Amino acid sequence: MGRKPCCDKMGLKKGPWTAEEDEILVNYINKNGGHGSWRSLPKLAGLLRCGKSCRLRWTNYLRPDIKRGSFTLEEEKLIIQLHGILGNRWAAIASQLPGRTDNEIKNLWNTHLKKRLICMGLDPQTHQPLSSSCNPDGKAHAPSTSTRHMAQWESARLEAEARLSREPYLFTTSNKTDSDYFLRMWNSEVGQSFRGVHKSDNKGSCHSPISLGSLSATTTTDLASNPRSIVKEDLVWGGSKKIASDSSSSSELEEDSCDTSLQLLLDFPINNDMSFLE
DNA sequence: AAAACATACAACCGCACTTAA
DNA sequence: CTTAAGTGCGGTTGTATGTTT
Repeated sequence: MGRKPCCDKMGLKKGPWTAEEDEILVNYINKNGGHGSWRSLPKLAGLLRCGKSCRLRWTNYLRPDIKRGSFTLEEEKLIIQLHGILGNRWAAIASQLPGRTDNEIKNLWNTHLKKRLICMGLDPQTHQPLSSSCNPDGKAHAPSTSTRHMAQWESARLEAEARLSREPYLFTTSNKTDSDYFLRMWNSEVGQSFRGVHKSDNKGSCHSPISLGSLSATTTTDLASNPRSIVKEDLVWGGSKKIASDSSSSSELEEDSCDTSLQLLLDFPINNDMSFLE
């Protein structure tokens, strides 16, 4: 059974948006305090577009918090590092770059960064040297076991954080589900022992990832109004921002607030020399 | 000056996941 | 529980603009 198309395409406009259409869309969203149902928006706003097109235009271009202009060197480095861990999961990468959209990052990757990596002799998918599979000594430059585990943990954890930022109720202690698997594992003995391994791997630098406790504290306050704020504000940029604590999580906060997951990623030693960016 | 080619990026398409009836 | 509707995501395409020949 095939799905019905998202909208009746007969008579609907496609292609580039005009300034008038942009204005209608922005005015409608501002006037109604949000977009509501994307499907019904075009009809209500008087646009000859499908809801999907409206949503895309808003999220990728018209949203007021979008950062315009070219990417900074730091942003490009961060994208490359995150791509090395997350792969082509542009939305997850974008969540770590405030004001940037997944589409924008995807375009940057496909037009610039991928080529730069290739020019440096690196596989843009694996971030490993292109020649690694045919070294004269037959030994590929594969990451160490702990490095691979590290990447797997980080990938799973970032995914869980992204999900939890959208589903803040999962943090309430009375509503833990089996889908918290990774987060509970991360804070379990297994996760702690892994983190211990990681610390020793990185020769003493403070790499404790942000704790569930600190996430929980944020969830009950900031996330209620802005579910994504945890990713955009509390998890990123410098790691020095203190998160308001509650009584149930203060001890975990003291333990972990010295750092953030992003700092962990940035400090993580990457074999690939990214000096070419500069 | 103009055609051919390259690049950048906005927009579209289809699939997958979530939600609600 | 099932299934259609709603939404988000990643891949791809189309077009405007810039550069080279």
